[in-house]
Amino acid sequence: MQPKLIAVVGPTGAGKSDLAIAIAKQIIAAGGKAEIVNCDSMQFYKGMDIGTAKLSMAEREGIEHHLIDWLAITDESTAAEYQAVARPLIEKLQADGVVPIMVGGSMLYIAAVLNNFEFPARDEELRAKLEADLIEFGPHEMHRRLKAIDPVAASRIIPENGRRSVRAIEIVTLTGEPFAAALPDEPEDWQPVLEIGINGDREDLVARLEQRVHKMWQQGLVAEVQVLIDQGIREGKTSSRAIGYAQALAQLDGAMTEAEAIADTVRLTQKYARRQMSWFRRDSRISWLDYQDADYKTKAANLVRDWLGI
RNA sequence: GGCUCUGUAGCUCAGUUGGUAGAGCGAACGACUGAAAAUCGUUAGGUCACCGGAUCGAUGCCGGUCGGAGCCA
Repeated sequence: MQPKLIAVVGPTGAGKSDLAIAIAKQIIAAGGKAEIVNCDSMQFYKGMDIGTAKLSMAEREGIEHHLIDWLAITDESTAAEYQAVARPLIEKLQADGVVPIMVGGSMLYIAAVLNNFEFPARDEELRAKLEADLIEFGPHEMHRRLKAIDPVAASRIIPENGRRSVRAIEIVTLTGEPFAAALPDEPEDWQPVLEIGINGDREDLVARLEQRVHKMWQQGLVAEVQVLIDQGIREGKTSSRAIGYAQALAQLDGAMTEAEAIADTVRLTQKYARRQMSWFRRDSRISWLDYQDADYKTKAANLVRDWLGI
């Protein structure tokens, strides 16, 4: 069996983790080896368990999971770093005859591995200066500056989106070259991949996500965050913004009531799922399955069987 | 029972000295190259509670009806 790459993607709460376990077990049952490579950017963090719906050891059913709990709460997480870590890991697994199953919903992180693109240069100091300018002068001013040095890039970035203008200025300043500022219509594959997407009716998913958030609070998300405060979650640039964690922090600070924190988390989670779909829809490689379809796991198994020739 | 306030987009509310209305959130869709669980954009929703009156013209003024809130009995 060739250890060809498999990826399981889709919006949050659609059942990616479960499906990945099922696929791994299928491969093992067929005499192969399979391990999971996490691509959920918040499951990278040690201590963030309840709010990221991280699978417990028991739920992993003995399947090896990589790139879970590999960052401290204060570490910054970036897609470029993930690319640099995940690709060699995947190649190593393949060299050992293990089928790597990438699982997660972090859009840019997935693209960073599956697609052929290099992240342009970065400079912490320059970035900090530009971000300060963005706060002081606003997005339109940053867009004007970008237009002065790279009109083409500026034309592809909406003036209101200060974040993107800042990054574009950083790149152009550092490289001295024009910046594409656009995703390619058809991405080139890093390597051949079977990309399986899971989704359900929007209405059903929205209801599921609401339930899941309530459950997170019942399971003690606030207590989990309380512990993370001592470990420095407030200083974590990435971790402190995680949906649910930011709200639990606000609740602990008295800035929100519990009901408000929960309602806000539900809203943001549902919105996040929408953004994920808006990203994944343009990826033509994805074979979509409906989690409401009673046979979806069988269909997934068939895709895997054909892909690996087992 | 009396007095006062109130009924505008799915929700919370602005507003119009009378010329048929807006915001935030939500929804649908989209963008996305080192914070992406981030950062943003577009669009669709309203016989302005109902009935009548005066007016060239009412969501706005007057009267009534039906809801809601508070205070006094």
